[in-house]
Amino acid sequence: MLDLRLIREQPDLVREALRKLNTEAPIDEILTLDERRRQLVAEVERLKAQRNAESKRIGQMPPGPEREAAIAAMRALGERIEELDRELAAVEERLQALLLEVPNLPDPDVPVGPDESGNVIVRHWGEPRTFDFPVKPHWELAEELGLIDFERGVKIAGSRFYVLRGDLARLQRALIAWMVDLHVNEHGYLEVYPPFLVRREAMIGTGNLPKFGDNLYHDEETDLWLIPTAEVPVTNLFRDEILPPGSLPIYLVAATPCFRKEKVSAGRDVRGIKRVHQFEKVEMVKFVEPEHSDEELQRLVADAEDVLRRLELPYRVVQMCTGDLSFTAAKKFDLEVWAPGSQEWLEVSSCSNFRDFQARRANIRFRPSEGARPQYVHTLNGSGLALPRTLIAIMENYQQPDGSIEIPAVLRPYMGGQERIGPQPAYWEPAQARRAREQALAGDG
RNA sequence: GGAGAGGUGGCCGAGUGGUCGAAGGCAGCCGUCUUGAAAACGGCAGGGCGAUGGGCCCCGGGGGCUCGAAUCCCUCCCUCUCCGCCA
Repeated sequence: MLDLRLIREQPDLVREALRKLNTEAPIDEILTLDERRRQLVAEVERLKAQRNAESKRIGQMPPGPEREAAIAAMRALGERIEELDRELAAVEERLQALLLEVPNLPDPDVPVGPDESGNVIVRHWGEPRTFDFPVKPHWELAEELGLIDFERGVKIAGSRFYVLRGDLARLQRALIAWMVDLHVNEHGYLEVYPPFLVRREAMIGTGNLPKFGDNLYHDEETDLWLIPTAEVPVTNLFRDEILPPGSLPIYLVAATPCFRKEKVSAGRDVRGIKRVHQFEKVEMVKFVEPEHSDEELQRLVADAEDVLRRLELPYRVVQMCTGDLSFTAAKKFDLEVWAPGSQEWLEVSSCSNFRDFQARRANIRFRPSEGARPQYVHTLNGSGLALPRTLIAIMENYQQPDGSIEIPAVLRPYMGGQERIGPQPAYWEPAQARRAREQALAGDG
């Protein structure tokens, strides 16, 4: 949410910023409502002051006709106040609803562009691997090695659902554990395990509602919403709180499933697990003092990059231009990893500075020093990383001539020392093998 | 899910429809005293809005009755106790 004062005092600056975002917002109606609201507040407060004083006086009067007359006179005033209060409430409700639909303003140094074509590649890291055999996309590798059961995923839950099998399911688990450990041990984050279902207010706090409800799964009966990212519950940890002096910065990391309807992109990226309704993600969230959010964003990007470097996956850092910024971000960098099989750059991380936009919505403040007035914090978050696309990148970059997949060195300790992923057993094989073992033992004894 | 009890300032805890933004205690800050500290004594001390013009709003959230609500009514949320169920 933008500062209403900013819209009031510098409407042209706001209009210009919205134009850069290639979007529109009802600034004129907001200004009109704000003007009316302030008139009403002044009037109603004046009348209430009058009522308070008079009521106090009535309280001290002895019973009698004089007192009755005073009460009768106040009844009329009360009705007038109620009338004005009703109008004020209506104006404020409308104003609030409009404000919740105005996007954040881009930082002045964000490149201006109409859409993703205006994004700027900031830097590259690593050389794309060369292969002396035909490279395969991950869905072929997965099919051949039995790593993903697409058909049964669809049978259970519908399109864009999948089942990871055997060593790939384990690799995902290893990646999550390793990534969280990395952020905790090397980058200074505290691990948290939040709810995956949240109230409406939490979704409003992070900016997912009211505008983007059509991408969220929702339970009508309880009015709970499935999180599309850990950003939602983790950012809302401190909703309606004033953090005491000295408590910032706060760095949190959480591994959670994410649920997205992805209705907007029906038909796109249907092969493999690039775009799915349910996926795991390790998410970093920061609460910082406003003066430090610029440098904190750079460090956040570096923390996410560190994951890819240690996995030895070539990637590039892309800065979003104004036309491709999300609703809530003032500045955003994506990390895109090269997938040689799919022949495309995959977005595995998105790191944003929201400045006070979310803090204002969620009412998250801090006290700079003892006795000082509370201020809004700045919030930031970044993926570190999203799992399906990281799995894709590993499968495609680490594929071998024989069709197997090498396990990145840093993950081997999390895979019991295993170095390679080969063909996976059928669903029934492990149990049959165990039964055979047991029968052999029984026969020996 | 059923029955009951509650939600008051950083914490604990009073509070009869008017003199209550709220006693008292603890913690906190400043001062006096002291070589210093403790103790004692004195003082300060919640959040928000706002055209800084007084003022207005906030006793879990919202609504209502009333001239007037922390106090009465409705509703939602939350906590606790007992029963049931459950990993």
